[in-house]
Amino acid sequence: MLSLTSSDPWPEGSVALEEEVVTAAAQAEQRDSGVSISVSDVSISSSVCLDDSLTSLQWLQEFSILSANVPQQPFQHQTGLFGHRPPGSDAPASPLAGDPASMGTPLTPGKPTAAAYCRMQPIVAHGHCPDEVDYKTNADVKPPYSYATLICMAMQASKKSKITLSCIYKWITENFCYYKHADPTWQNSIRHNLSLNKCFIKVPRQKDEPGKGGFWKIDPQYAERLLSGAYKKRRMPPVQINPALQNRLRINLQPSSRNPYSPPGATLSLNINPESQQLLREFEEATEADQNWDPHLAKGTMLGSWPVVRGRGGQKRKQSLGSRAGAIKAPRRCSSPLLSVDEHKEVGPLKGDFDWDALLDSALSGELSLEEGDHLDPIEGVEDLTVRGTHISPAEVPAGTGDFHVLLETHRNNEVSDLDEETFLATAFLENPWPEEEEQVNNDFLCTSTVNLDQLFDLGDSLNGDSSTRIDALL
DNA sequence: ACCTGTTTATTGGAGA
DNA sequence: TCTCCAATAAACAGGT
Repeated sequence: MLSLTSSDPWPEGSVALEEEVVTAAAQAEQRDSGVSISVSDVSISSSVCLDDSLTSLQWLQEFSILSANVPQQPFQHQTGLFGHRPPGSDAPASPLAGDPASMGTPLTPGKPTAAAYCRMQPIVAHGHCPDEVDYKTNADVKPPYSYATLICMAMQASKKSKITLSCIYKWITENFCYYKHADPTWQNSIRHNLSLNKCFIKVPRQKDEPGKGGFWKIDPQYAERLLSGAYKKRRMPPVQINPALQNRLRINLQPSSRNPYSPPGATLSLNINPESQQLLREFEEATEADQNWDPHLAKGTMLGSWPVVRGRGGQKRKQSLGSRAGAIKAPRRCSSPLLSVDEHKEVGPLKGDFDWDALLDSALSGELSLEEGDHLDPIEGVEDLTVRGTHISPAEVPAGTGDFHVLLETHRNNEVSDLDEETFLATAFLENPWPEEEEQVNNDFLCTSTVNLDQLFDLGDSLNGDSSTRIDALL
């Protein structure tokens, strides 16, 4: 059984949003595992008109799903998935596979760990441990994230309910050095993705709002699609190498560290943390848009593939069909200001550390349903949070969550149950637009937010062995 | 002129 | 082999 109760009424809009999520979750749970959901003071009997849209944000779900399929591991707080710190190493925890999003933070919890990676080995096809890459400083390797993923990351990092295109550019260039030096056509792809991917919603700029262009946000409707369970995994290569720099990379050829994913003839000596690589792959796989529900519009995510040569389609097309423009654009640095002054101020230094703690907690607490401008008072009386047998101390629960009580008890007769529960958590997060008030306050939050996906993994692990799961979240 | 946003076309990898 | 889809390129329109 999964029940959600709320003693603190959300704003109506929020409730409506949450209602959709919960209802969808309830439908899925009831369908698959007899789980029921109730939200006090909120009727969720109405059926949800499921949209065909879906975001590319399935990674949360799949992270947990994947982790649920591997042997249990001790709960790793702070040193988890994206907080890997090599034993005996004083180096900062490697970001999400050198995650630029977490670079610069003294401690970056929530990064992939070797354990996290290794325990996923049985369920991945790659089965090797590449080294580590710092995408924030390494311009040689193309980040293994799809554009949709990058957009979502930027949105996530912005801590805002909506984000401008230029802010997306800025975040990406600041956090992925590859794009700083890459042919700016990737920006075209970003725009293309925003327009085509239904998980992104354009929010027109108010007439009195200065600046160009509108804002973009994640479509909350994605949840239903996630809950439908319709998703498809795709095998993705871990990294892509900037072809312009491949020769330079070859100089560092180290046969002993040859990357099996390297294109033929290209050997790398990149330091790609194995678990980071794995998480990148899983992140990407999980992030890819649902490819079953709308073949016309599911222009979501997908990693490029080995061998990676720029202009997979376009440039080759130019070669085969002739350039419509007459010549291939020479790559130029994206040093031009992408943001207006106010936009810089708006976004702040997008360090982009994902606050997975808050993410999870938001998912559990229902804070995610906040509409723009809504604000939830800091929690009071938080005494205990137990997620699938894993206790989370109140200190770990971020302030700002609503007065919310989550009871989640799921019969785990099959994997579908796991899926739905994980989906619920994931979609609850994804439903969350960043509160506007926080936007004003958290312009610099991006620098400090942290990543902690290990909890999600480990939660998945911990629940794997449970015949029933109970989440008591008094927030 | 540049940016933003939409749309169309093409390519090639991956899965069915 | 076929289909799907992410990535890429580019044309185009509208706004600043």
